[in-house]
Amino acid sequence: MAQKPSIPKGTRDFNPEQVAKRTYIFNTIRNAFETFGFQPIETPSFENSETLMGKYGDEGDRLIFKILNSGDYLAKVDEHAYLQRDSLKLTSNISEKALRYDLTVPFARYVVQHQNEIEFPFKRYQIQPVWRADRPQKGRFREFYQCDADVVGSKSLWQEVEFIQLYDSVFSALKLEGVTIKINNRKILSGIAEVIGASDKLIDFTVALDKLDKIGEVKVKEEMLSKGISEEGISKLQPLFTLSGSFESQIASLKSILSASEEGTKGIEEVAFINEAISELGLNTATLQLDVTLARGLNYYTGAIFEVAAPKTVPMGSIGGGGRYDDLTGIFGLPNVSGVGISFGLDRIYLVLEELGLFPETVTKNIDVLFINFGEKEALFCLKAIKKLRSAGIRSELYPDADKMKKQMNHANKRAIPFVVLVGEEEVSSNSFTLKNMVSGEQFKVSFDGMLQHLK
RNA sequence: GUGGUUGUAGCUCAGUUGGUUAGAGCAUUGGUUUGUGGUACCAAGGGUCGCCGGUUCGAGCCCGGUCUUCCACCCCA
Repeated sequence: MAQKPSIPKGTRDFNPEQVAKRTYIFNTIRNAFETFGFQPIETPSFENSETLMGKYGDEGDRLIFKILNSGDYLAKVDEHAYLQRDSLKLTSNISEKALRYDLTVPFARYVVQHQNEIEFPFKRYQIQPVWRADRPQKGRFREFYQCDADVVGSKSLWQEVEFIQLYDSVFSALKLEGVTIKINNRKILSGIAEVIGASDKLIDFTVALDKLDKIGEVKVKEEMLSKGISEEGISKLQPLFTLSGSFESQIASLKSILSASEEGTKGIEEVAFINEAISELGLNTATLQLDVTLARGLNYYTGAIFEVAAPKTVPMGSIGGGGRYDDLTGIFGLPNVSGVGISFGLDRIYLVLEELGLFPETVTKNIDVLFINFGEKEALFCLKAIKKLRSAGIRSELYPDADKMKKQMNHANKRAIPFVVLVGEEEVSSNSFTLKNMVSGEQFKVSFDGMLQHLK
């Protein structure tokens, strides 16, 4: 037992069935991306540390996997930092590379680095694994796939409208109904902070507000107070806590709350514009919902913020997220390039589809027919037939050993192979095949053409 | 990173207040059946009880550490 090999926590092996199911999701998403006009790129699994560090906040830095320098990495460390056990300083000494934490920052780096080759607006998609040194939980892994689509070089709100349709399109294709696309706007949050006199505490304020549906109104207020937001300001928020009703009615009440804030009003107008367009265009299976408590990725989002919630029947964190970032490439030296994008969490979508039994039965690829092996002479006869079947597109194979029939039949059963072919001395001499249907148990002797007809 | 939780055969799990040689079902292998699978019956193989240490005459069981699982924080797909 002690010698039994294992894999690091938060990572997984995938068996053939799981790979087939994952491929099904990948293909569905990729198809939608391409239908919407996005082009694929790929970036390295690891980047220079300075590309990633400081882009996701302190919390994010902690969760980035650092790669130890090769060679005698201790030789070059700062003596003082080493003696002081200053991990932070030491890290930059002994590690110069880090595993990709998401796909957005590497994309921003890509855009800046290749700015002269790119035709803007640039619509790219990217499906690759990312790594986070997080503690695993259900639906949280340390290695998982993100499927991102982003547009850079356009400030048009039509992009936001397109992304909502893209979400709807993918989840409809996956037959996952009841998905909620939540939308908010950084400008609305800034506006609220402004109105309650807490502009300088925007992050603290939104982090607390974000927990509303989880810990409730009272605790949210407590947290805000403890972060130094005034009682008077919090009382101005009261209408926010009871905000409900249709998209339009929420917008109407927000308008009055935020009338004093120019930025907040701008945010409301944006959200209203998107909602009107979506109402006009319609969604197949998803629902668009305004959620002013939604506050993710504030380190770089500047406009729209998206988050996709799984159907309420499944306990699962968000299965997608995204937003607009007006100046992400600024940190890499290319200002004034606006971007907006969304991400699909493949691993979580998998868990949701599995739980709801939504994978089509056909996703698992299997062979169509197994030839039972009776011996050398028969095997060669079978392989000749198999060669012809394969060129006709029938997935077929010969059981490699002349084992007992029971064992070979069992093997066919275990693999749920629909047909077996039995060729013994008798069939060889009459140039025929005994084809057996493993589901019904029926079998009959046929010519090669007859067999081909049945298997097609 | 903080707090809690879990680990016994390939898989799912029993295992009494600490007491002989740690069990079951499923799976595997062989047989009843040498050209017919799924069903049934018979038999066999398979475990240093996650790992390291401690307490004890004696530990799967108690204690500490560690890894893993899941959960709540934090954060997030």
